[in-house]
Amino acid sequence: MGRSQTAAKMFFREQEKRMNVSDDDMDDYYARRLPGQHKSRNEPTDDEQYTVINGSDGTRAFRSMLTDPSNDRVGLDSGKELQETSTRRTRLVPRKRKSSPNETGQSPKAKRNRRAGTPANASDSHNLASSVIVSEGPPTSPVSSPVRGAASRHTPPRKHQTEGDTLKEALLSNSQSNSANTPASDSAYQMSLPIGGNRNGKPASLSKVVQDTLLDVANENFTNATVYDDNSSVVAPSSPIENPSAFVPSASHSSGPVKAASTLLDSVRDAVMAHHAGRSDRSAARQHSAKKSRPKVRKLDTAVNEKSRDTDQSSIVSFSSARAETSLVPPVTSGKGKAVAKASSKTTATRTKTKKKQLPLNKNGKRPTTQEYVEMVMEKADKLRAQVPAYAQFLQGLKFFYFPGNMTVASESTIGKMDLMVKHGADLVAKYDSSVTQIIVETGINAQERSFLRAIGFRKLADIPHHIPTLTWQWIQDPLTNWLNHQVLNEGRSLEKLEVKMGNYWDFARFSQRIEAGVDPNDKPRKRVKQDKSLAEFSHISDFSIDINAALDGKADVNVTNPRLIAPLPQRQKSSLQVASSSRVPLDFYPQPVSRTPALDEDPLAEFYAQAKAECDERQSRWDKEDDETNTSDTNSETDDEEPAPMAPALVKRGWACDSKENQQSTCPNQDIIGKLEELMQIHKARPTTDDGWRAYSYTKAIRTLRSCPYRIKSYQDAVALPGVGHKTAEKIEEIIQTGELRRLQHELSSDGVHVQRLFTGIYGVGNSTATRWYNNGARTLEDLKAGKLGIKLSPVQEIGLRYYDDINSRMPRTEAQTIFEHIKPIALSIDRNLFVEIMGSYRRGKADCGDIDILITRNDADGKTHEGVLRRLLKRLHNADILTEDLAAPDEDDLETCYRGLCHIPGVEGARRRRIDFLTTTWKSRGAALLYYTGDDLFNRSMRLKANKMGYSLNQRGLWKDVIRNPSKRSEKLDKGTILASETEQEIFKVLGVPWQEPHERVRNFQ
DNA sequence: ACTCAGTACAG
DNA sequence: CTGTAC
DNA sequence: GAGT
Ligand SMILES: O=c1ccn([C@H]2C[C@H](O)[C@@H](COP(=O)(O)OP(=O)(O)OP(=O)(O)O)O2)c(=O)[nH]1
Ligand SMILES: [Mg+2]
Repeated sequence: MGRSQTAAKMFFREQEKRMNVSDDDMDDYYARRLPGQHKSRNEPTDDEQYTVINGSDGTRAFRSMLTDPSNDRVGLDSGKELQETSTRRTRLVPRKRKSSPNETGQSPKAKRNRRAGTPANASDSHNLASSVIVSEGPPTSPVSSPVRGAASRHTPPRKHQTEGDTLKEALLSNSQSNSANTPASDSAYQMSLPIGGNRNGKPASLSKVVQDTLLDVANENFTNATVYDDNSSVVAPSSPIENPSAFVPSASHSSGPVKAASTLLDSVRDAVMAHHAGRSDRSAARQHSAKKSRPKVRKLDTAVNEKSRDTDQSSIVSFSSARAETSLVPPVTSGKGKAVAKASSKTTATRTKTKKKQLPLNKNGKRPTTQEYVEMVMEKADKLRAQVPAYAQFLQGLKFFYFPGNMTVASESTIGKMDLMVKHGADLVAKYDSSVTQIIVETGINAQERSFLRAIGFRKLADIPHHIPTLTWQWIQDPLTNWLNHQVLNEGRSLEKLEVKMGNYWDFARFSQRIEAGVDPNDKPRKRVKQDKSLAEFSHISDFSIDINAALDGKADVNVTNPRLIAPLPQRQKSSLQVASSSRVPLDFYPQPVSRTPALDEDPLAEFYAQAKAECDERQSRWDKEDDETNTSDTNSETDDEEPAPMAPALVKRGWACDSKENQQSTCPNQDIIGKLEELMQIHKARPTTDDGWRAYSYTKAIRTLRSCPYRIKSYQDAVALPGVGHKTAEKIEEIIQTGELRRLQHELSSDGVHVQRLFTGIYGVGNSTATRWYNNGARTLEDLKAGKLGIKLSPVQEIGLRYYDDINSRMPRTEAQTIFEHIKPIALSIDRNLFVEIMGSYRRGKADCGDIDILITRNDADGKTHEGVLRRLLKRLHNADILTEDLAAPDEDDLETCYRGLCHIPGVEGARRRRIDFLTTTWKSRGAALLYYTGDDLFNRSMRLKANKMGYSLNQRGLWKDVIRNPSKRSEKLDKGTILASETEQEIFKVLGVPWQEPHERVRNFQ
């Protein structure tokens, strides 16, 4: 034991060493660049440079925080307040990261590192491991996450098996102390455990030392102060519905339009793809070279090798999709490219760009001229149009003369574009005549006016009839892109009504001299409307209900312009009962999604039962038939142990949370119990061990079923009957029922450990491990941390986290998220108008308040272009625009799949709070999976992923995979990345997993 | 006794 | 690799 | 901590 503690301390020390940077250095560092920012060369290509990072402004802010009386909440007291009212949600995640106790787990690299830097581990820990560590199964390395509770998602400590257990041992066992390694005295050291001390079974018994301390601490009003407790009435944010018109009653799930849509996608891809065929090679190559350092497994994932989708029927389509594949990623040889996978990612994708696809030929067996092809395409117009849903034929009735630049032979791109125009309803003419409604000129053409004029038979531009505008290809491309991007978000419902707006002629005029051609004089552009109106109008949420409760709870500040001026609302007594109630208010116009409701009225419990079934994780139920239907009653056949649905189905402890929507009932008769359990959950989650993390996870599940339980739990019996509630929890529930209290809870809360832990982990970048360590070092307040005493050093990120403690720990009204996003989106589109840029996360789920802004960026790569490098440029511009203020973590290389985390605020507004913001970029191919992931919520994701696993698949942000083989001793390592089953749309993924389709707002599994 | 999601970035 | 975060 |  002693050894293990020593090891743990050494570990800590090592960590400190690593973070040991002088304050001066730190300042300097900050002045120059934010943490994680631009560690690498910036491409010179980018115009704007931002220099200001957090310079003077940040400094000022920091000072003011120190002096501003309103910010005196740094101490313990204030910390308490912060924690309780500001709701910083944390995810509950038991982290289990065991690193192999035995040799197998240790990677060569790991060994190397250890040898170099950390003395404590390699051999030493090895021994420790074998002696101290309880067998915990094969070592694995990934982290598993428990739960992110309603109000909080935690991150339980991951266990590092080698050190982990010893660490745990050291941290938690109050019994043995020893070597004074850390600055903290033994007693202080031991104190840490007040929070946790638990671990195998003897949770309650805190060491004497601890108990003594407890006495010193006034444990006053720390009642059930969870996130929820507070009050404050705030007006609900304005209607969340950005674009009602986008909604149409839909046939959920596998509806026709969806399929059609994908067909369209393909067609577009094809078309445009062809055009840039040449370029694809280059970009692929570049992409390739871009990834050199640090091999990432994930790259492999991107090498999607899926067979063309069944929707790809036409030859053209299939051609193009093949093209699309190669354009982006080195093709991984078909099927299962086991070992090949790795190798292939490395081999330069040697696609002979000469992958001759068969281009259509004319009667003479030669490639057709542009004119010939026009005729050909018009002949098969009906066929082409059949591939696209009628509502997507937005070019219908238009008659174009298309000038690709080269009339002698129809290039791939020309063919693609012509097909595209025709598919979407346009008529093409081989030869210009005055009956055409528009003349479309290839965007990139430098063509001399001369050749253009020759093609249409005029001598000068002025001779072209004034009513016929000459527009760039972009005029077609833009609305198409918008429509496609819109599909991404709205695949789940039908879009017949979606109106595609073509841009004004003015904006797309090919020849400036003719800019007014075809323009209605009354309709001149007075004010150039920022393009992309259409997209902006789409709803980001599919929602018809919003979460008002949160706003009412005062969890979000309301005054956007100057939130700080809002006086704290009086502690209006708000019963927790209210809080528990549904936080969503249905908005009328949205068609109630099929199922549920009808039969429900009859048996009020039906819903609960159904849900209960889904609460726990278990295997397959049968949602296979897509025509879904009620998810409530359901005759759960499959499960062997269940007989044909009796009237009152027994609670079955199995099912997937992702399978059924949460029952958001408004009254919960068990609120008192829930409140206590939540506290308990929070406590566990705040402890640094994995076990506690899982315990918290477990509590979360129990709480979830309790929440949805429509009747009052009156006894132990009632309790154990609930799924997710076992013997121990039931006992606790019983105590609560009988005494109204929970001794265990009171005991825990009487220590300052829990509170300090919460205070510290409230700092962005500080987790349980660090918080515990600091506590052990003697720190108790944020001032202690700022002072840098006790040997505590903050990382750059933590420094920022501390500086903006309040801001980061408060949630913003969704309107503010929207406002900020509206500043950002146009900037992104100005970099590339074809980008797909939308807000995800809680915003898309329709929450009334958002903890941060999550933005997903991708781009249709059908034209051979990608969003590579876009994020970096965007970040620069956002910094220059004073929207981004600090970076917390930035991708180190330009890539298609990157993550960025930072802070932002509404520019130009005095007192605007800093808000957390995340950007995620992903490949076009993975957009569906990315959407699913980023929309969450996290518990929903985990549930779906778990289900995928049980079905033998693996789900991640890039797609749904099968045949993924992981290294048993190191779960994060994939021996075979598997093959992809679905990734382009959320629907596909739901379908394959047999999960009934759910709109974003329905994917809430956390406490709402 | 085993599982509990799967990943990215910083250091 | 661990810690922290999404 | 719960479920298998
Ligand atoms: O542990 C996690 C955390 C997050 N996510 C996904 C789901 C989540 O919806 C999304 C964005 O994360 P974020 O932390 O922003 O959560 P949120 O759902 O947007 O809530 P909040 O309002 O607190 O931002 O990332 C996960 O899959 N696992
Ligand atoms: Mg979010």
